[in-house]
Amino acid sequence: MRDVARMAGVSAQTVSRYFKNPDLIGLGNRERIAKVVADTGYFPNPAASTLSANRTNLVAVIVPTIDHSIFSDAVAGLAQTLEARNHGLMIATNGFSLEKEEQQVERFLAHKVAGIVLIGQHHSERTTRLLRASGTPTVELLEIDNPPIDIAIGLSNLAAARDLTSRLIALGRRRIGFISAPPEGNDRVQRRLEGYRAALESAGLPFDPGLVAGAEFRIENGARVFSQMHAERPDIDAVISNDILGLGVQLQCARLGLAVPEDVAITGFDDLEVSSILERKLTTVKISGFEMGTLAGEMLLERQSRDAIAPEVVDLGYEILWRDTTP
Amino acid sequence: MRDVARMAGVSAQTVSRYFKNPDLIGLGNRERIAKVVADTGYFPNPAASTLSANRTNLVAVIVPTIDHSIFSDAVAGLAQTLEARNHGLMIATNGFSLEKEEQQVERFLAHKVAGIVLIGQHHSERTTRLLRASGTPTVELLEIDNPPIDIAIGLSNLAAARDLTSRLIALGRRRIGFISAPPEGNDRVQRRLEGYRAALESAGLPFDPGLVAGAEFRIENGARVFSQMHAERPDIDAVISNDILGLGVQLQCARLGLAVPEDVAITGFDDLEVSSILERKLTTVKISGFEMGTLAGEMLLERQSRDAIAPEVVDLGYEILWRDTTP
DNA sequence: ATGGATAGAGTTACCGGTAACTATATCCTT
DNA sequence: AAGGATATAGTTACCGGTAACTCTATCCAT
Repeated sequence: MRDVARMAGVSAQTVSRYFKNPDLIGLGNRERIAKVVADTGYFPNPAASTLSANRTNLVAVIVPTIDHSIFSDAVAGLAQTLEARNHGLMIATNGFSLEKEEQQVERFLAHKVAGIVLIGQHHSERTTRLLRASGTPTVELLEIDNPPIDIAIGLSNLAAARDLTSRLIALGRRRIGFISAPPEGNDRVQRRLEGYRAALESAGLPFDPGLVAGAEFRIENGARVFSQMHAERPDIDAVISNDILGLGVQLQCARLGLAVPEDVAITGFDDLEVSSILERKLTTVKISGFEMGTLAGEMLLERQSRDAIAPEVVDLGYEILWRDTTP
Repeated sequence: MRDVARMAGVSAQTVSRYFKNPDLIGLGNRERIAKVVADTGYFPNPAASTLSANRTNLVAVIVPTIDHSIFSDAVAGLAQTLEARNHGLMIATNGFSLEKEEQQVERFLAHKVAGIVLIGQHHSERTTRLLRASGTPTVELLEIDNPPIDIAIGLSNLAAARDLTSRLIALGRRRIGFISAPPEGNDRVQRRLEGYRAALESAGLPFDPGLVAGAEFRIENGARVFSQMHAERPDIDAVISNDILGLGVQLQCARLGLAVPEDVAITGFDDLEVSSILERKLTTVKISGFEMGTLAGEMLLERQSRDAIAPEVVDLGYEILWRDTTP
């Protein structure tokens, strides 16, 4: 930078301003520096900048896994927003482990990232404490049922599941199964389960643990788990699930000769493209990971420029798409 | 760090060694420093480290989009390997634009990343030049048909498509369609198209541009494009595609009353889970993005420790899964 | 004409590590 | 016992920016 400054006949500080805040310097100098920069291909060293200014233009995101489209959608939205605003994105995966998440948060804070995006609101106590203490803008994505660390963007999984369950009950279903991802380490699923139970309770229906099961995100798992559940609870007349597992349930119903939605109603969650691939399209709760990621990026960057602000919660809501697998 | 050093009664350099190369210091000091570090929660500042040592423990990956599972699989493999080896991952998406890719490479090089992973081998001239000149370990993923910048890991898309086409011809198909992602900016598709043409040529079959089409990665697009193609070329008896579009083709065949594979054989590419969701499972070319990502991470980190090495090409090959949509 | 605001630019010190070198003690080897 | 290798630790200078401050010129209101 000093070389560039010398060639342009200005001080290093002026060159620094040229990159950070061009309208603070005079037009003549601005053009002169621009020319030298173009000629030499000079680019400021981000490490030096970070060290000196104690901040970066890097945002970090920690997702359980990138293999699931709801998360990769969110990352895609985030990446797009950040790129447009000249910020970089660091990514880490924790495989639903709060301990790994804590380590990753620690590392990212050491990197002085401009912001951190986490999935959900279930973190180790130390994670929460570190984030609060650091003052780093933080977004919790996909869940808003709890008080946020800083910013929470998403939907109430509890409300969505309660709503969905209530409507199935209103449609006359009495033996409703709940097949989801394993609830361990996945707070969203816990909240949905709560919503499901709340709806049963308000309707005066009993909660039967035999109608609840968890399985990893694979179509075949949905089929297998439903198969077992149906063997033990032949009177099951509806299944609340997600799009991947729900697809498996739907396939298994066909194999078992059960009519959908007459014998068994099925609902998904996410509105993936595959949920409408079969003849009978899956009824599902639509949420937009991409939109959440985009908004997360915008809010993080905006928060940088302001001073400490009170926590914020943004409810992006959900939409139930009633399609062919419900009556 | 100087504070930690003082508390442990050693010099800052010794503390630095404690983090970088613990076995260079004596056992007594090591324990003393460990204690102080544990008490204070001290963590070295990566920016200072980067500035001084002129290198980071960050690897960068640039993908066209993260929405497509082949890319997110690769990123997942990469992330996992890097995390295990205590390296971070920066990610950027370029939406198939070589110009954006160039800018991103430039930025990442300024960050002194320890390695860069790109998708494919189609880059701007300047991108290639910058990467070569920087000496940064570079992996090109998913394509090995061209000479690599540094390391190339993947498969020969040309060979895979030629192989597949030849076998369809051997099975008696004569009017083979080619429906893929838009070839613009996507060199993998270009190579596959070359392989397709090469196979036609060796068999003495004519190349008909009316049997070639491109569409964005959505199931419905596969259906739409096939529908048009079939309207104009009713004698089409096979389609080479990818899993998403191929699924659309398969659905459209059902709608049009065409028997699969009797009237129309269909092949995909990628072996996504959805390709085996329908009654008749899609014949497909299986490639493992996850494995490629994992290997990319390992090779990058290994290359760091050595001196300049000759370019390397790793052919991970492919496997054709003959299932129900081919005779 | 005077005091004060504002724009544009420069000076100085510092951010927090590590490379490269030096210093010392210990242990072999011949 | 002398010379050399090895292990361990310290010293010094520097990496490349930016914050915070100072300085000068210009403009305006009173």
